[in-house]
Formats: sequence, C-alpha cells, structure tokens
Amino acid sequence: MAAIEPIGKREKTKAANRQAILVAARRVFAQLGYDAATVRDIIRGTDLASGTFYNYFRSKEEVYEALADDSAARFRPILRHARENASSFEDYLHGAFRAYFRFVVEEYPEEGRPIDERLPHVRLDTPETKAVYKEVRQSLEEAMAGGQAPAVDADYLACACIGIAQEVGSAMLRRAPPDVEAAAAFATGLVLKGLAGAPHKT
Amino acid sequence: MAAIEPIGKREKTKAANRQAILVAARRVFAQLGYDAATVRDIIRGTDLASGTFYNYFRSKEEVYEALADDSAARFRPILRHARENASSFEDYLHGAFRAYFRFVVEEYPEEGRPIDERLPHVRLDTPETKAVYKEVRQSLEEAMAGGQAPAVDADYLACACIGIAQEVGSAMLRRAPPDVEAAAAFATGLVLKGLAGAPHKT
DNA sequence: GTTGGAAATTGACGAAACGTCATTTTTCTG
DNA sequence: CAGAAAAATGACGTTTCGTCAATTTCCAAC
Repeated sequence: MAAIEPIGKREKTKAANRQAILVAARRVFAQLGYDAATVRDIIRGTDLASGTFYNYFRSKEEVYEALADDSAARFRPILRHARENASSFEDYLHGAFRAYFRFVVEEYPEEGRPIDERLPHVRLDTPETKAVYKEVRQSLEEAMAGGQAPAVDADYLACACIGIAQEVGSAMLRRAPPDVEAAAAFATGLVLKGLAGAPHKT
Repeated sequence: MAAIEPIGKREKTKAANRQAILVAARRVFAQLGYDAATVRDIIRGTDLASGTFYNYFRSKEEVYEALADDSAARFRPILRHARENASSFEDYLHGAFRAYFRFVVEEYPEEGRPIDERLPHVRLDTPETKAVYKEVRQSLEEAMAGGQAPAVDADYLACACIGIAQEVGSAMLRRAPPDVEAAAAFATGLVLKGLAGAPHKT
C-alpha cells in the first residue's frame, strides 16, 4: 500500500486535537465574546479533558493568538499569488485588496455576536502576521525600486495599506450584502491617487 | 453669583473613586497586560475595597471600555478644534492627522510592557469612539458638499483615514524618536493624492 | 445641631475557573 | 509482545469572581 505516510497516529491525533481546540475556540469566541469565554468553555466544545488543553496552549490568550496566526497563515499564500500574478503595480494593489476583502467575507462566521464585539481591533503580532506585513512591504519596495511607484516610506505605506484594508474591510462587512469589488476599487484608488483616485459618487 | 456648583461630597467622592479606578487600571494594564490583569489587581491599586469596584464597573472589560471612551472623549475636542480652525480641506486633513499623532505620543506611557502586548483583543465601539468616527465622516461630507474634495464614499473614506491614522500612528511610535510631523505629512499626502502625494524619499 | 434614612463602602463568603500533577491510557519501538 | 515514552485524564488546592448583609458616610428636614 501507499507507505508514503510518514505520519504516525501520535502526530495525527496531536494535530487533530490542536485543530479541534482551535475550531471550538473560534466558535466559543464568536458566541460568548473573548472576555466571557473561559478555557473550560472551549475544552467543553471538544471531547478532550480539561487538563489536555494545557498540553497545547498555555492560556486563552495563546489560543487567540494561534487563531490569528492561523488566519494569517492561510491568507499569506493568497497574497503571494496575487503578487506573482500581477501584471502591474496597480494590478497588484487591486488584486491584494480584493483578495483580502474576499478572505474576510469568507472567514466571517454567519452566527454569533455582532461583528463589533468579536473581531480584534488590534493587529496581533504573531509570526504569520509579521510575515504578511513583511510580504506587503517587500512588494511595495520592489515596485518602488522598479520605478512602478513613487519612492515613499515603505514601512508607513505598508502600515497604511493594512490599516485601510482592515477598516474598510470591517465597514464593508457591516453592509448587506458586502461588495468586495467596490471596496477593492475604493482602496486601490485611494492608495494610487488619493481622493482623486477613489471611485466618484454620482 | 458663582456658577452653580451642585457638587456635594457624595458626587465628588464618587467621581474621585471612578477616576482612581481608571488610573489604577491604566497602570495595571500597562504593567501586566490586559489578559493577565485581574479586577483585584486594579482595586489593589486604589484604597477601595473589592466590592466597591462593582459599584462602578461590571467587569474588567467594562473598565477597559471606559478607558477607551475616556481617550476618545479627550481627543474629540482636539479634533473639533482642528476642524474649526482649518482654512482648507488639505489644512483640515493635515491638522487632524497631526493632532492625532501628537495625541498618541502624549498618551503613550513610558513604562510598562511593549506596545504590542498591552492592548486587549476586544473591538471597542464606545459612544465616544463612535462620535469621533461621526465627526470625521461629517467633516469629509462637508468638504465634499462644498466642492473642496471629490465626492466619494464618505463612510469608506472615514474608515480609511482612521485606519491609516491607527496603523501609521503605531508605526510612528515604534520609531525613536517618533516624528509627528513626518507621519502627518505622509498620511495627508497619501489621502489627498495617493502615492504620488506622499512625501518622496530622496 | 440633631436625627432619620438614603447612599455608598466594606470584606467575608460560596461559586466558578484556574493551572498542576499523579495516575492511567495510548502509541511507538525493538 | 513487552517495556518505555508520550499523551490524556480529572481530581485537587489555589485564585479570582461577583454578591450581599452589615456598617459607615452623607444629606436634608426639622
């Protein structure tokens, strides 16, 4: 048979348990809110014992970080794809914003508390979120070096783009139905040409 | 006669106690981080009994909200001043960004944990933060109505400006020393003219 | 100025959640 | 299959929670 499965039962259940905790945590946070949720609430959402939780995470805080890291890790290849397939700087920007807005729409759970009470307003600094930031900044620096974009402070510009994405993304989710294309067009225009570049209202 | 000062001892100590709790909370959050801090840690920072805490706030979460609301309440008149004294739209934008960046530099406590570790993972929508958003959006709408700015989606634009301010503000704080003027020039240029409007690097 | 009562404070208490750890169960390996 | 290593378990002592009856403080009416 296909002996190309270097994964033993040990590692497999370990990964499954970790994932089960993360899934349960995501649901519990959405339902109860971060502060009200307890480690026991989370572990009750799995078939594990309370002590087992601490084999995987040190605290509720750490689970939350892992969730954020997980999201960033899933978004990163999407962002990379947008970068590699871009035919121009404008194309890259638009693709990246659109990819992010699509991502948050997909990640947005239908049930649970109102959006304002469940999303982290603060960007967590996890390895993967830092990598996303770095990826953005490098793309921008590359474009500047290649003369496709004016040479400005790449750090500030990356932060600004991320801030725009986060806040416009949240605003988009509050509208029904969320219009990914419109949001992406707005963000891209704003960054490229400022107010003058954003889609005009009639 | 002297302006009516209907403040008896009751109301005075009540206000003082509330303030004492907020001050202690600010310090405790900065020192221990939001998650590690307990209601008892906060109340120990005052000369009040543990039960008294619950006469003022229902939970640690609510104290944090009050802190955020407090900050927004202090920033709002500053923002209003920037709006009223602006001679043009560009002037308003620049003044508002500069005021915000100054504000965060002043509010940033010198001691405590690194900036990334001391904020909570809850999204804050308090009356005053909503009012700040509203103020921003109205200023933008006014400028659009007056023809000083292109007519774009005011909600998105307000969110984008706030996102830029937050993220660029954080990035600015990570630099030593923080340069308020440079950050304000960057943000203003970006919003007004996009990349082309941001200060160029030599 | 005294006094009755409303308002606020207090700290002790039971409940709930925490994090640990000795024990048991599962998995790996030789 | 046996012994060892790894992981899971849940009971336990500890810490924090939120409440509440008792106490203190303040106000206002007399």
